[in-house]
Amino acid sequence: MTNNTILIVDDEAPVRDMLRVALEMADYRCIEAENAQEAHSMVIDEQPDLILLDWMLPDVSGIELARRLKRDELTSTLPIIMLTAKGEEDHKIKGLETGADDYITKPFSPRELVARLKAVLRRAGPSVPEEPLTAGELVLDPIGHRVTIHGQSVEMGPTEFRLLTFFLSHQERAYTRTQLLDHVWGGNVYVEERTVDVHIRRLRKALAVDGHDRFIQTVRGTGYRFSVQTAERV
Amino acid sequence: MTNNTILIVDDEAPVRDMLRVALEMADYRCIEAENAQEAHSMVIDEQPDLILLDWMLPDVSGIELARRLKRDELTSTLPIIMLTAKGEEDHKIKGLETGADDYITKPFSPRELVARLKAVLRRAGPSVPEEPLTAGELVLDPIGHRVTIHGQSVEMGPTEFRLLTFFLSHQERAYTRTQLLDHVWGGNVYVEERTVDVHIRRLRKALAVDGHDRFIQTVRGTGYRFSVQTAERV
DNA sequence: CATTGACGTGACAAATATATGACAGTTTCG
DNA sequence: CGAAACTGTCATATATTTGTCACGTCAATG
Repeated sequence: MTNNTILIVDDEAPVRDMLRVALEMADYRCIEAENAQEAHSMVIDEQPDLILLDWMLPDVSGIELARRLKRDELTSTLPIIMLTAKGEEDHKIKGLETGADDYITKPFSPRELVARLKAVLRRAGPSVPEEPLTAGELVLDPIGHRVTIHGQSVEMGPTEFRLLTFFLSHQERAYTRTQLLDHVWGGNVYVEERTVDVHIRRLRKALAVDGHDRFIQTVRGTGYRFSVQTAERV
Repeated sequence: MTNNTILIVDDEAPVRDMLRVALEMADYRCIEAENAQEAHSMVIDEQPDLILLDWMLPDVSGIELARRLKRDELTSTLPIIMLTAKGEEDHKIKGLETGADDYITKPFSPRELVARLKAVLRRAGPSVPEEPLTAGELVLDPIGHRVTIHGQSVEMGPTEFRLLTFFLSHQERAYTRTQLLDHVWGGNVYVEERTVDVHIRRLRKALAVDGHDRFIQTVRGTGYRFSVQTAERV
């Protein structure tokens, strides 16, 4: 399972569909946007691993979006593959100058698409973080696949481990159950929303110190948030 | 079986393919990277025995990568053979100055490649570590090909010995069954993944003290990890 | 303060993953 | 040539994980 999330940005629905089919066949998770504004908020929101960006967009041109993303420090490492119509060769130059990591000329074969995408993702470095993720006394070592609190090893199931990994790289931010299902379980599984509650509980239990968990907060009406609770409330 | 792992670093896929074919014919295991960043993480990740490094790379130049590897204590003994295009003779000087152990001018014959590679590997000394590998009371003496716990000799089969050798030099890190097959069995053998379980069991049995093994942990959903279990949980 | 919707919890059966013992084909070595 | 040791694979135990429920609790609201 690659488990990489690809953001498809194109204003034509049929094109998006084609891309999605090809990518899901290759086991990527897809999310879609049809204009630059929507795309931008999805980048912030969903943190995809790569963007497939059409040259022509209704509002801001694709190239402009690429430029903005590459300029912003938070998103500058996000790989971008530009899609461009056949014959517009000069776009290639401009696109690569702007910071696109690759470009693909329409029409293209699914195989070519996936091959280039793989190459770009590989070049971008491992999506599995090598550095330990931390939150206060909590440390998750991705290499050793191990979680410790105060150096004490903590046991949990694989799903809890993935959930915690996600939370640790997205702290201080509230997620709905649906978002968590998407990110931690993977987009296309059908699971009850309440299942998230149960896994949250299991994770809380695992992370509990003195019977109380200081890491996961319930956001009523919304979902959950991970953040280190520093001081006790009075 | 040489069982040596060679890391090929070149941005041109055809060149990599040619090298791989030549090397696999000579019974080396090959892994590939197409840029410096990828190469660096593969060095850490896969611990190859030698690097074939192209002079020209898209991101950091090959020479720069070589310099970094030679500077870092962990990787400074890793032999490097630089690949350089014909005629660029001054590269030879610079390359050898940087710490490359040999250089080969493109185009070259497969025979020449393998011959030089062998020479460099021989010069680099045995890939078998000379120093004993230890983990707590467990000591593996590579020279004497012997394992002891508390000075007590421990018997095990050749596969278990290789597995333990690998684990001892990669402690605290979780490996999938596939990775273990790659590293311990050698890349291109077809063996069932479950076979790993069986050898893990045999190794555990051999390392067991009082019927319990304190060295190998099962990482559910992933594989196994070697690490000395220090204290009991309450 | 009763109501209502949202969240927490323990239990469970089904699904998965891992451990184990046995076995047959090979290799090793005396 | 045999005996002993080693390997890879199974089939069969065991153990753990997972998604759902049903029911208890809690917080906000009028």
